[in-house]
Amino acid sequence: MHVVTRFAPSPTGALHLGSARTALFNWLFARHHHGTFLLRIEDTDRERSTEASIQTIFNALTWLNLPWDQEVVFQFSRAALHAAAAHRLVKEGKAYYCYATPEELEQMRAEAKVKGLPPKYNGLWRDRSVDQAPVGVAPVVRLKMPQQGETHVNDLVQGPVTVNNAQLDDMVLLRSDGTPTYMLSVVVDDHEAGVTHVIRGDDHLTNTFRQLQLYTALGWTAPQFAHIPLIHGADGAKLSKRHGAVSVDSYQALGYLPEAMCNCLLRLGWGHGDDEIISREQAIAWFDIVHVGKAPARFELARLDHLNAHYMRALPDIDLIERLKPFLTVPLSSEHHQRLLKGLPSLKQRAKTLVDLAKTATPYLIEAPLCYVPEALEVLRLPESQTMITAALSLLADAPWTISTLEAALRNLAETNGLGFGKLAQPLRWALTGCKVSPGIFEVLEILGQSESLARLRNACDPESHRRL
RNA sequence: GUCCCCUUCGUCUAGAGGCCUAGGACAUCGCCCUCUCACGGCGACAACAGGGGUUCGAAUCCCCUAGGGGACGCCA
Repeated sequence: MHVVTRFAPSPTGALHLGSARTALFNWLFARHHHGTFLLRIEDTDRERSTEASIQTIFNALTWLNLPWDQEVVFQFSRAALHAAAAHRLVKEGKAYYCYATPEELEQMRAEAKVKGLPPKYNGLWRDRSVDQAPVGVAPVVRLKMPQQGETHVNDLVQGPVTVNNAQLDDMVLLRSDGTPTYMLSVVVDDHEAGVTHVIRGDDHLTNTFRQLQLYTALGWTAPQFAHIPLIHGADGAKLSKRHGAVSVDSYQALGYLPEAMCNCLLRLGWGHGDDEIISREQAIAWFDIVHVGKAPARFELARLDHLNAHYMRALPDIDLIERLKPFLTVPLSSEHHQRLLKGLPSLKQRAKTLVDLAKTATPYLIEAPLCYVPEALEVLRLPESQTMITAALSLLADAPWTISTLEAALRNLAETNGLGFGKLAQPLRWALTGCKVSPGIFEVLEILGQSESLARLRNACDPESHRRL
């Protein structure tokens, strides 16, 4: 069988992490089976769908490197087809016009609830003749759900699930303005596209029973379903905006790598033995629905941080610089590019994100005089700091500029002053980088070069003069 | 309220009746390395929700309870 999966987001906002994982699973499943992965934009809600959201979804999928096969389908463009399917059902007596008003609907739901019944439409117009239709009321089209029996789904993740048909109500297929609802559109579109596996969030499980009835009414074979558990926030509730950043593009802006994001998402609810770092190739080779867990997983930023740190370190330095560029706040001259390239191996040991990296790389990307922060000034002002910096300055003025000679000279300086090396290194670090932490001090000196290093040390001897810079 | 689903360390998970004294990873804590911060190395802490069955044997199968989640729209 040729596998066809699809990702069908509604363009009503940025791409949510949960949706991204759904997309990833669909993509991996299709690739694993050498199948097809389709993208369909479910824009039938004309009020809430926006062009900006559509673009964010495209961007996010592109960034995550989840290319779709074939042309994107915009669901609303197929509305006429959907409506035709609904009208066919009306003609066949499987669906009917309903003239109930919003007030009536609200009332019947309230009544059902009071009686301990599921709050659903009570079938008011199911068997009523159209002759009785009130004038001036545009009807909706509802599906005649079976009122007896059960509906079964053999879900690839959830296993066999059964619901009593009494729980199902006659759902709306066509709104009173004639536009199709989601329930109708998905079924028609999935069928037309030949989708074989619907992999989607758990929150759709109960919709599946309704959709299954629609497949039956239309005389079509339903695809296989796999309802993957939702992603939860730290508090165990469905991940939502109140949990902070929940959209793919916000993580992109926070300086995470798409490789890390995908790896993180993949391991949320799916596992392959003890493997944690999983390449795209391995993911394609290993992914299966069988190992998707049934319990919702909580998203923890610490895991993403860890994975991101890993993928940043694994990236070749020249590639990493390219990824870093959008995060740099200063232009990258060719001289600075050289410094960055030299400094990257140790800089990337101390960064979790591209934002971190951009920040710690900054001392290499600027020229003396530095603008010292108050904490730096505090240290640099100390008499002992001034003494050591001055001593280092004269010592280094005409020293050969290699790591080994710099190290020998500076260690010697500390020793002859009867100081632990840290007492010398720390003021130098502040002076040279303006920061409390940095790569090893000899490396910093070496990368900055002699004239720049000496310039910074000279400026540090009179740090106050640069406060306003 | 009604229906559906879920439950292994703090978190993500491994686990398909004996391989489990429950494994790995992240986080946390300690030690080592050390010029700071990291990286790295070594180690520690830490879980089968509870109760009943079935079985020679249960994290694994069944039932109940508790807790959590999801769905109940002319949203998707």
